[in-house]
Order: sequence, then structure tokens, then C-alpha cells
Amino acid sequence: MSSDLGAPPAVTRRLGYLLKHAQLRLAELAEPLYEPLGVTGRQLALLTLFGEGPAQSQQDGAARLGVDRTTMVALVDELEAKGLVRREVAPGDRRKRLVTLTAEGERVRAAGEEVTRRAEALLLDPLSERDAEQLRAALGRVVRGE
Amino acid sequence: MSSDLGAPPAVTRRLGYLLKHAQLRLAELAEPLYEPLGVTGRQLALLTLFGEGPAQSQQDGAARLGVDRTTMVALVDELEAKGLVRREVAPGDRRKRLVTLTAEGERVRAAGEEVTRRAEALLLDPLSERDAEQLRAALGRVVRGE
DNA sequence: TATTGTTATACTCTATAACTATA
DNA sequence: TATAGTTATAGAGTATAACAATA
Repeated sequence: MSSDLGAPPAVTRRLGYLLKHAQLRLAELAEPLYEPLGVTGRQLALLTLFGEGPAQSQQDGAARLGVDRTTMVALVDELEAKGLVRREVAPGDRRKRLVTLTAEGERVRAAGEEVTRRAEALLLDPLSERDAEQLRAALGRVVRGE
Repeated sequence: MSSDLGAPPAVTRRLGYLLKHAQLRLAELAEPLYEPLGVTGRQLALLTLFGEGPAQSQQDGAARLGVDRTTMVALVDELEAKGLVRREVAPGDRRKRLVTLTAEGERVRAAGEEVTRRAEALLLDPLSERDAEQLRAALGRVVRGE
């Protein structure tokens, strides 16, 4: 009954390992599906971000996404180059740039939403409907720290 | 009753977002605790990997960790430079290098194991014991694709 | 003075290609 | 010929520092 008892502290049980590999698997499943849309998963996430609610500035988006504002510049550059978003000077504060979706951007966002749903379904396939919902809820609480 | 109905397709509900941010939060919580040990979370994961079961080659470790074998070279270099692991030519196949923990490496691994437990507990704090266990189980199944 | 966006730059992480030694 | 380890190198992704415009 020394350290040989009990399960070995397998790397594969660490949350760090599990989170990283779940992410890898999701990317593997989703990226091929995104490709026909001409965007990456990250770009699609940005379209989702800027597509919801009232127009947000780059800084707002960066904060919500948890990236630096300099990173956001490059990300928005990509989408703008593809004609999926526009930068507009914010009325009332001319330092800010509101990022809004073009008609094409909205089209891609909607199509991407559907594809994302499919990719997530593939990832969650091993789980029951209920377990999948609980996983999403648990992750949400953990991320929000509540 | 157009697209305004129903919940908005918030970025924060995407699995990609949730997994990434759960990982970020875990890193935030854990890294400060690892610092006194003089290792990063990644290095500790490697110690856990090579500390369990029979001695594994670099290639074995790379496969289990899901990284390239060239990446593994650099990772093992770091640990070797700190005197935490040794490379030994595998008896029976002199191409392979078995990675084994030094006494000091074993000491750090054990201390790190404890610290990891604490960091994970902090991350999972919002969840009940049972929900936390279900989260880990669900992630495990999703990662293994079963 | 502080904030938003921007650029230049550097750092981390990771992989691909080519080499050496073994098999 | 094929595999394990290694090196050199390049590509993502990200951040820090410094600057311009605006508040």
C-alpha cells in the first residue's frame, strides 16, 4: 500500500491535457468544413463576435475574445481584406473603429454558424444529448469563474 | 419573429471559445504555483509523462503527448539542462533514447503533482464535486473519441 | 494625460526538410 | 530502406514598445 496503489497519475487525466486535446480534435473536425467557406475557424469566431448585438469597437472585441488589441488589428485586417467586415469611425468617439459585417460577411457568418454546429456535434458524438449539454454548461461556469 | 428571436449565437457558447478560455484560466491559476518549483506547466506535464510506467523513448512520449518528435527534442533538452531527466540509449535498439527521471526530477514531479491538483481544484471551484468529475469524464471521452 | 488604433519588432510554439546513426 | 534522434529553418500566433489621432 505504498505509491503503487491507486491509479497512476496519467498525463491524460490532467485537465490541461484534456482541454488541449479536445481543442485539437475540434480543430481537426471543423477546419476542413470551414475551408469551402474560405475562412478559418478563428475568422469565423470573429464574424460571430462582431455579428452579435450592437456594433462593437476593435477594443471591445479584443476584450471579449481575450486577445491583445494589436492582435485584433491583424485579425480585422484579414476580414476586411476579404470584404467580410467594414471599419467605421464611431460617431461620438472618433478614436474608435466600429467593426460591422458586410452583406457577404453576414452570409459567411450564417453559413459558418451551421458548420460550427455540425463540427461540435461530431466532437460531442460520444456523449448523450444530456451529457453534452452538461459539458457545455460546466465549461461555461468554469470560464466565467462562477 | 425574425432573427431577433431565440438566444444570440454568442461567441461565448462556442466549444472552441470555451475550451480555449478554460485553458487560459487554468494556466493563469497554475503557472504562479509552478514557478517556485522552477518549471513550467508543460515541463511538469513531461515529467508526469516520463515518470509513469516503464521508460519510454522520446518518440513514444511525443506520440502520447500529440507533438512532433522534433518538438520533443527541445522539450527534453530543457529538462535535461535542469538535471531533471536523463537520456539513456535503449538496450536492444541503440537508435532510441529512453527518458528517465533523475532523483531531483522525481522530487519535482511529485511536488508538481500536488500543485497541479490545487490548481485544478481552483479552476473547478464553481462546480460541485460530482459535476467536476463529470466534466473530466466527458472531456476524456470526447478526446478519446469514444 | 489617457485611450484607440496602428506599426515595427520580438518571442513562443510548432512543424517541415535534411542530416546522422542505427536497424 | 526505414526509423530515432537531431539540427536548421520557417511559419503561425501572440505580445511589448513607440507613435499618431483623438478625447
